[in-house]
Amino acid sequence: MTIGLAHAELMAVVAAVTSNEPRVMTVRSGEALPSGPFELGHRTLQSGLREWIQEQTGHPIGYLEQLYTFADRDRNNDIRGGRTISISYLGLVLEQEAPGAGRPAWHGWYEYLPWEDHRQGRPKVLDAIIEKLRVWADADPRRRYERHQRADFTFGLDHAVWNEDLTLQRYELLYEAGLVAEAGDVSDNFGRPMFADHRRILSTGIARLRAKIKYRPVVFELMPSAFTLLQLQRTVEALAGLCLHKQNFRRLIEQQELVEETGGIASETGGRPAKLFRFRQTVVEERALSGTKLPLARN
Amino acid sequence: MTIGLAHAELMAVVAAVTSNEPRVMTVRSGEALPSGPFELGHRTLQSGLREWIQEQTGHPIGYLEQLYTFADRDRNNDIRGGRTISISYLGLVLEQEAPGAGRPAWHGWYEYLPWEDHRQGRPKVLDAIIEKLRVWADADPRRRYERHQRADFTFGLDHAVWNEDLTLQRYELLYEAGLVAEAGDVSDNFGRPMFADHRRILSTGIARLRAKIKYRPVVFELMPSAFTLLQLQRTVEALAGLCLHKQNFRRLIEQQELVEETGGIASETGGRPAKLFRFRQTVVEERALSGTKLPLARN
DNA sequence: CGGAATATACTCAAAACGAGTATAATGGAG
DNA sequence: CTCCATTATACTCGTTTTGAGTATATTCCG
Repeated sequence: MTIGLAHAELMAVVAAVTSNEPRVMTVRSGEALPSGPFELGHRTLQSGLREWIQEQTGHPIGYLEQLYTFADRDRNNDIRGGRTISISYLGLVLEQEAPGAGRPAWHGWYEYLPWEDHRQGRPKVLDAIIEKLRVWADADPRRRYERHQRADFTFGLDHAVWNEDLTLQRYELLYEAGLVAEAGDVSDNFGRPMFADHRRILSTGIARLRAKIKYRPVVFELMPSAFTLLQLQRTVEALAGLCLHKQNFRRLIEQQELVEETGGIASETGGRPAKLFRFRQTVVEERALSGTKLPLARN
Repeated sequence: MTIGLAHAELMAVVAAVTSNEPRVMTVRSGEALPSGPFELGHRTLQSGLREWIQEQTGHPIGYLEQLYTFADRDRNNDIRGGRTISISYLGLVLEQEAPGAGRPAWHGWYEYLPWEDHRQGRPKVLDAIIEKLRVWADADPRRRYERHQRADFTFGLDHAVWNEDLTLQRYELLYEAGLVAEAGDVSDNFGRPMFADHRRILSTGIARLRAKIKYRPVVFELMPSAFTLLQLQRTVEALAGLCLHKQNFRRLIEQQELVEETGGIASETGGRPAKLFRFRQTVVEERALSGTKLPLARN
């Protein structure tokens, strides 16, 4: 059992959805994700980070989970013997604070990953990306087939369908193909770059969140205490970067009994007023939300 | 951006299934999970661990994913200033090496978590566990209700149904209730204890694997190159700790086109011989295996 | 009052799922 | 050789869950 010394830092992907736009907390004018102090005074990493985020955002964090630990050698600062370990977390907060002086700022996450937003249909930037990817794939005759396959799969080309969960795979493919600025000196690049591998960590967080909303009721951490079903739908759409079928969406929510009426109604802008709902806290305990996909036998 | 110094180690939950029994690689006569050296010479943590496991097991690792990073203060050795960070991984290998001299040994994982195996019906040890859990819940009048709720949910009591994915939650509940030896000095305890928090890490790995086999074709990493559908089913059952419905299991596998016939047949022990199948490698690339649960709109 | 706009209810066919029954090959006991 | 235990594989059938709508209900606005 060998033990090594290393520098350790905490990093957070803190997400919120405001005006149907998913946002992420950033520092350095949107260039970097916030890194928290790895303080020894806290009982767990999680509790320390939780406190720190509340301090920074002015809101208690609703949900916090560990994302990934990065410690690759080619992560910038591997000077001075030990390497740096970044333990990253995904946090969800209800709403953002008005950005103060030294406070972190919020940026729409599709600013960094514009190809991920398919709510207004297929984004135009994809055409340019795909063209470059084709060139990259053809550039290596030996790996040509494999590269085209991978591009088709991750970006939903040629028979394959767009899969919103593959955010990380798409970023990594663009990185390998030299189509993001972080990959070194590249002539063509897409989306706003970030410091070091922060955009990769952001992609990891988005991918995790997109997958998670499908089987755990975490969206509610991003909603006010009362909301209409359309507001809920818009929030899910913002996260997934996709448009959903309205009637089927409400059927899904209702049949799972995730919400209950508050009794109030929303004073809308145009159209019939909508009922307000609240999240039923009890579902967390009462039901096995991870539906089994295995064909069980009796007894 | 504060950076702290810490001791870092890699830890692995390496799983295999032999004779329908899921096993985990251990050291110290089954008392601990193997911890790998955190070597600076490797490009990524993953590649270093991969090499090290191959060396130890004599087999290439089929699948390796990061599990969790633990760095809680109350993890044993937080002496000498910095604390220890354990980055844990889940690995799947095809088959075990005959245990040599200083080689790690394999132990059935239900030896450590006997309440998790429901293949022969509900294990008897559960009766004793539940009795103790009831006592524990009643011991705190203020949290009584919440504790009973939690026990019911995680162990599938009183209307709730057993959910095999909750392995970690169950271990953590037993830990809190003082029903495992690792929790300090307790009179009653269940399952074979392990060093420090290794049994918690094992639980994390099992939970992750049980969840994963439902939406990613990782079981095949545990199978020989050719296998019958019953062998495949027995392996899944071993992992999930449950019995599956045979006809529906094969329907599931076949309709997803995960396998193809090799042409060979198995020389069985009794009964009609079974066709042999192999995993169709192509499915990894060609299909979006994570079926969306969101009601998509057209367009 | 007649849209435009949104909310909510209901329909209907296709696919997936749970729980079987039915039939096909084997080897071994007698 | 026949019968049977045992396993493999095919097929059925009613129930749920989905995908993709249509239909109806309320608002506000001009």
